[in-house]
Amino acid sequence: MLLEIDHHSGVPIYRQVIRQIRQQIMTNGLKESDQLETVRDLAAKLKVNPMTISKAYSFLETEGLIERRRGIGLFVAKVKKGHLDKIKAKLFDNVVNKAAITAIQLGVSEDEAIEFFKRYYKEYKSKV
Amino acid sequence: MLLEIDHHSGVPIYRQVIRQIRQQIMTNGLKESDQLETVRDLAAKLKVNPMTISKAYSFLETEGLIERRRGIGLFVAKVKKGHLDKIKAKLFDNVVNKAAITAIQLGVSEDEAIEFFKRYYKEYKSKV
DNA sequence: TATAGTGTATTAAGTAAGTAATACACTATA
DNA sequence: TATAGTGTATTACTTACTTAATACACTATA
Repeated sequence: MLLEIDHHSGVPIYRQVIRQIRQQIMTNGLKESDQLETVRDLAAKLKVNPMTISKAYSFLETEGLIERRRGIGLFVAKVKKGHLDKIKAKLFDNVVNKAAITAIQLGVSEDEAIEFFKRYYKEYKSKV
Repeated sequence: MLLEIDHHSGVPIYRQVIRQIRQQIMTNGLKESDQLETVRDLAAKLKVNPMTISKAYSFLETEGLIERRRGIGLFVAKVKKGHLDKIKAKLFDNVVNKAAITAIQLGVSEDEAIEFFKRYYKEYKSKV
């Protein structure tokens, strides 16, 4: 499991961990029933307190993406496609929502807004 | 000047003030050279410390939307259309940017993302 | 059943952001 | 030039969030 933490970005460590693991699960880099790196191992690798990792894992469990088996470890949960879509929708909703509201408040037209979006989408797509 | 503050939303007061005044300037509800409500008056009306209002005004000044005339008051600045567009672009950039990145990280296609956006846009448009 | 390997509940320390109190500085004008 | 009306610099308080320390609980298995 490859994770990169930027200690100087201002983004909390546990959020960086959440985002990256979530993405790996969403894009199937981590597959159903795969065991996640242990709390202590990941903590050591990132040079961070174990509780910070545990907290990140807790959020992912709440989202239904991972399962804890106490005393054993953490595993990628079996997620039904429908549920996965729901999670995606919820995460995506927040940001799109905000973009739409901002567009309206600033008086940006729908077409204009979509042009903006396409430009950024392509830009980032090319970087990945 | 009509402002509504939600003390329980978790959104900092000064940000709520910034957003609402900015919007009024952007949409021409507050016109060039209009005097803004005084720091103390607005603070009293919103039942908030004057410094909180002053801070909000400071941000708007930094954006170039208002001007301070010390000892006199604060006024809507003369903004060139080009500069206004820049401000708009910058504000809008942030949110669209985030939406685009999130879309890619979640594996949402461009078309799919645009569908989402259109739906929200229409929904909020109809509410305004 | 002892042990080594899991995760975690509780508590405390550190940090940053928001808000408020106070005293001060600038301006117009009676 | 005294005054009443502007905004503000400085400082401190509060609060919430993030991170860390510690001791504990669960599980498999030698």
